[in-house]
Amino acid sequence: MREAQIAAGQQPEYDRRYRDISADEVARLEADGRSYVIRFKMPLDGQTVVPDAIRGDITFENSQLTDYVIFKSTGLPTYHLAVVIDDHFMEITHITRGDEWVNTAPIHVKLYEAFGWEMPAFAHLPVILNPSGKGKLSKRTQSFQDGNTLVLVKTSEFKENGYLPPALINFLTNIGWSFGDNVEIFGPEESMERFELEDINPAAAKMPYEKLDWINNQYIMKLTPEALTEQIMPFIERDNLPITQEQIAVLAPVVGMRLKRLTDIYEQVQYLLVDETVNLTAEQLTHKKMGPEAALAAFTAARDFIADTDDEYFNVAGISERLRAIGEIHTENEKAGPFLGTARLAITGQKVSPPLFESIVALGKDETVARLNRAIERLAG
RNA sequence: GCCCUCAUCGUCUAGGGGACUAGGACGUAGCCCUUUCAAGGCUAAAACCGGAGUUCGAAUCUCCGUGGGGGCACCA
Repeated sequence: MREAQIAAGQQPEYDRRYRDISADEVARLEADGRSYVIRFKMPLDGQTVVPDAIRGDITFENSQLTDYVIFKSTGLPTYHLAVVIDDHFMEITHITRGDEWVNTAPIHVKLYEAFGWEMPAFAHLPVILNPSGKGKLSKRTQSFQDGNTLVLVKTSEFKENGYLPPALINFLTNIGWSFGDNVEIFGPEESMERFELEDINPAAAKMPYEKLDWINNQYIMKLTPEALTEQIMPFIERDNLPITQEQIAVLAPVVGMRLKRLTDIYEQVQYLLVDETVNLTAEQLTHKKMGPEAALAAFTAARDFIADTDDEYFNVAGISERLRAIGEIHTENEKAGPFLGTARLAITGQKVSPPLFESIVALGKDETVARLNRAIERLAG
């Protein structure tokens, strides 16, 4: 029948041919050993109203509905029959499900009526759309590339990519619902106090991934240095980076605000992994406020200081004080800035790095001295 | 094709007849701060899909259109 309808250019649809079949005929067909399904007689006219907590009443013309199968030919019930029974006996009060279920709601409503059971409240939630492409974002898919951005889908993927669970929860709660009072950062307890189903925005939304980065950074910044170190280490270990917990602990107080994701720690510790100072030229180690001779003197002073510092004084405060002083002495304008800039380059090999003094402590005395010596050689030669 | 549904800055949203010169956030741009990059502070550009109604008055209500999403299984 289905094939005949398609062949005839019609929409395949059950024609209700057995809707009012007589008991005799049923017996006759059964005797023939024909397989069969059992359908639910839906009303032929009138309307079925699905009360929805988010959208209000959704009205369907019964003439548009069909007689749904409630028992398959295997004798097993279909989902439609099963949920209604299951939800009823589980004393479900609210059915919240995706938008894609609205069209099946009328059969459920009619089944509740047929059973004479109290209907739970329905709430059809908006779906989440693909970031830039078309269609909805399926929960069953995995992360995929969309243009040049990686679209994460599963919670495990968010975790693997350095997002904190509370940040993800905050982010998700903020889609389709808003906390109010222009507040964007909030926890589950606070939002639960305010949450009402009817406040949900019925429109489908795309995930604003850039905003997730911002939220995640907000949560990372709220972490104590110890907690941040603890969150970062698993990633260091996962990727077998030759970096110690002590090193991360030194950087933790100053890198939090630089991390959108925990995995951004990689670029912060780059200078520990590869020594890019080998490519530096003498010119890069000078500054218009600090010529070659001054630079040489400054780097030499810095090297001597670092090399002579007892381990117990090899710390951020001590290094900061001394290096600033050295910078001020050897710069035309008596500001530490120019020297600290070149020192960053000489020590990390990068123009951009975590704050210098912390970077030095994390690098360690020996390596710092070695890199400074290289700079001195460049400037001298 | 038929049915259901949705529609405010680029994005997530606030707003539900006069409080709208349409608010916030992300992102973007500029400035300040600053040893770099960030973070932080300040400022800026940026939206009511279109058309008819209803009304003294519409982003808000109604209808039509357009566009988006979903559905039309013996799957859930």
